[in-house]
Amino acid sequence: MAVDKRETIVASALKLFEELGYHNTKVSHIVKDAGMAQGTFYLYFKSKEDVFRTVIEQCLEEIITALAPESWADSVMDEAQVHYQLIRKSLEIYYHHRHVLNILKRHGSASPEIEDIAATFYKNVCIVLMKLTQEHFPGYSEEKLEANAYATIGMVEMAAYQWFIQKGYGLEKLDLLTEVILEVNLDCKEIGGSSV
Amino acid sequence: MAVDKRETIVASALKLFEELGYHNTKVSHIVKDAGMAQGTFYLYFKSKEDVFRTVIEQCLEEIITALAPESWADSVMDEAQVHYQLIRKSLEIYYHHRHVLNILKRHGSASPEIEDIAATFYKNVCIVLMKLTQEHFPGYSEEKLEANAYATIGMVEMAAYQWFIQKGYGLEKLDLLTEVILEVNLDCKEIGGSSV
Amino acid sequence: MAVDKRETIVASALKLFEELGYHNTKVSHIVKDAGMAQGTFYLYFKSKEDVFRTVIEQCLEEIITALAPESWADSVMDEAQVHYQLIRKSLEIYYHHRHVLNILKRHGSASPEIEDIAATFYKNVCIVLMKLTQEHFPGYSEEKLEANAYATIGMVEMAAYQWFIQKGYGLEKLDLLTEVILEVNLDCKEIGGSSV
Amino acid sequence: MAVDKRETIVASALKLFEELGYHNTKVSHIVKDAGMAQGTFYLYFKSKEDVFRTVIEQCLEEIITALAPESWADSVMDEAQVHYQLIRKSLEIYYHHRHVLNILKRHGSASPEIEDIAATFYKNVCIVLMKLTQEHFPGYSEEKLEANAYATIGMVEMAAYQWFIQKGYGLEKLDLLTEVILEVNLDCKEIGGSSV
DNA sequence: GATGAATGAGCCTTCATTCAT
DNA sequence: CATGAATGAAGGCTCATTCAT
Repeated sequence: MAVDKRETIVASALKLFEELGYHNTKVSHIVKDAGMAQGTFYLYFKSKEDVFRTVIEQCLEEIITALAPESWADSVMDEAQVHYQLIRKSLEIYYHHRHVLNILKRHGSASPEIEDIAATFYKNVCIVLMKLTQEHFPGYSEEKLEANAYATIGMVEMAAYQWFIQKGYGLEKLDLLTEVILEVNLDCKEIGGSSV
Repeated sequence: MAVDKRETIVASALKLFEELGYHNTKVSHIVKDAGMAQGTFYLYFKSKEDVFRTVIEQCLEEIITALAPESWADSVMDEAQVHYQLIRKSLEIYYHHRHVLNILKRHGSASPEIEDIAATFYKNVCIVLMKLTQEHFPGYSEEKLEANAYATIGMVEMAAYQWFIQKGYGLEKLDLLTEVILEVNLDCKEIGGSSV
Repeated sequence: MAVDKRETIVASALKLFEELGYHNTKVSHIVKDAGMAQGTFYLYFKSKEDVFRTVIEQCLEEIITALAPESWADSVMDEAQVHYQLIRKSLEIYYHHRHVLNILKRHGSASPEIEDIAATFYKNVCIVLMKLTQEHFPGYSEEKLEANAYATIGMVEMAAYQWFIQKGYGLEKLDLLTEVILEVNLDCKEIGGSSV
Repeated sequence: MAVDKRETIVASALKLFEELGYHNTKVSHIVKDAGMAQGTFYLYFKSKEDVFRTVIEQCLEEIITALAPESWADSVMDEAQVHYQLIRKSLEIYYHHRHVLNILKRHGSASPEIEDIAATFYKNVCIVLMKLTQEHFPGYSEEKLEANAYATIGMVEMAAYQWFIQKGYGLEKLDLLTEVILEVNLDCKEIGGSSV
């Protein structure tokens, strides 16, 4: 029953960071919510920034792992299926880690002290996506691959944020959301640069 | 030479908000950068939050106006062209207002005190996009239109952020970026939900 | 028509000192009420304290003069009449100068910077009263005369304050008030120290 | 030796409020006098106004209680004795609480933020006195009783202020002062309104 | 390990006063 | 004389962090 004190702090910190943001969450809030003395906090973390990093970074690593094709792709999938599954998987991951990802999106780059966290994370996700896309678009330049990857990240992130966080929906909308995202731009594929 | 003092404050504030974030930018930094006494700041703005709101909100209104189809769409354009131009125009706007949009993206929802600004902005952009999309997809539900709009916003924002802010590129990449964004997902249109 | 600017400042200052107190009245309030620029204030007064002193002290001198028996006593009055008239006159004076006396009572000793004003005033009033009482109580010690004088001052001041300021009554209550004050303690004259 | 820190703050605050007034007493003065860090102050009181209210209001309640006839009157006293004892008791109370009452008198209504304290106190004292006087003057109107009460309050307050505060006397003058106060007006009882 | 009182640097804001025009 | 923008010293209060118990 005696939950680890460190875990308690992490839980309270997460909750409050999400609710109030990094700067408006005070150490006093965290320890009050965690039901312990102010000093105890510093037995487990060396600063407020430390909890933030610890909590967020650990979660982000899990996400990167979960996003790697090894975790979900299958040799029998064709490329279209891979793409569909990628979006679906990404949304699912977002849902599962929605609290941390919400913090990351809203407060992650709010301060120079912590903005490297978000930067590193996005870069890593980008690398995963680039690798995946490269197999479909072998002729693409690095630059195009990267742009493509970031566009996908932005799309998934924003859609998931609005659905899972703002509207509070659960996974029951997962397929709907996946399809809508996949349909974005579909109707204009034939034109592209020619219309300028 | 005698630049308007208010302008000076705005310039310094913008620069510092972008660099340090809302919370880490102190009024003392702003006035130091602007080369004036601390008290002078309060002749032009009634608080730190006031500069932030004033500067950001005004810019966001301009953006909403610029984004409205009246400002750029043309009756002779077909739907594909409209879509292409929308993305292109959005990226262009992002570029022109990149400093404010960067602040919005990174620090806009970092505090309860100011998060309404970003929320309102995204909602307004969403409304513009939904109207536009509705003409192409008359059968779409409100929900799908909304999801589609947010996905587009996320895509444009993230791509523009990486290109114009992180990489520091200028408009020379505008067409490239537009095309890449339009091609996202293109290769999978034929599958959709059937592949689950 | 062009009222003297100095007078305008004095009028505004008086009004605001009474309403807000010395510390809560800002120079900016005064000039705004007086309809002039901030700098103009310093052409007529050298500081905020200076207006306060000027306004109050001048009025207090008038009061001392008005209170002197020469202004109201009459050789045909007997001692009882003198006493009655003294109270009545004091109340009347309080009424006429109620704004300044209100300021004096409420804010006059609120700061070391200005507390000498009130102290001097009360001392002067005390001297007037002591002289007057001495003729009735030739056997009284200095000490008793002084105590008596201060008791009278306190009585008149508090009663007048409650009536003219707090309740906002005018001179129609003058006689009633005078009588009540004179009756205070009346019923116990026969006992005094014997009852201890 | 380890005096309660809260007590220390109260002591310093009282001393400084009395000496410098509410506005001129800075929190930095208080903590310096109390020998602690600035932040410590806020562990015990939530603002400067809070110390003021806490300290003053508590004391004033004690005074109201001590002033109630139950605390000092006796069934065997005749009315004259009651009156004598009332004055005597009031002076005694003033002496015991002279620091707080001095603050109240001098600074109590110096600011809109705190003036309700003094107003409430005087009203309560007035009520106590009115009840007491009503038994002696059953025919008096409310208005007369009130005027009488306030006159008494003013008399006692001013006399006590001059004796115990300004002159720094102690209780050795208590009876003298009581008698002088009781004799005020004595010589004119026979005239009243008839002399106008 | 746990506590929580104590610290003190630092922030936002106010405002009396000055001075160039 | 008049102006009002500019100044900058302070003040109230917060909060991350420390440390004696």
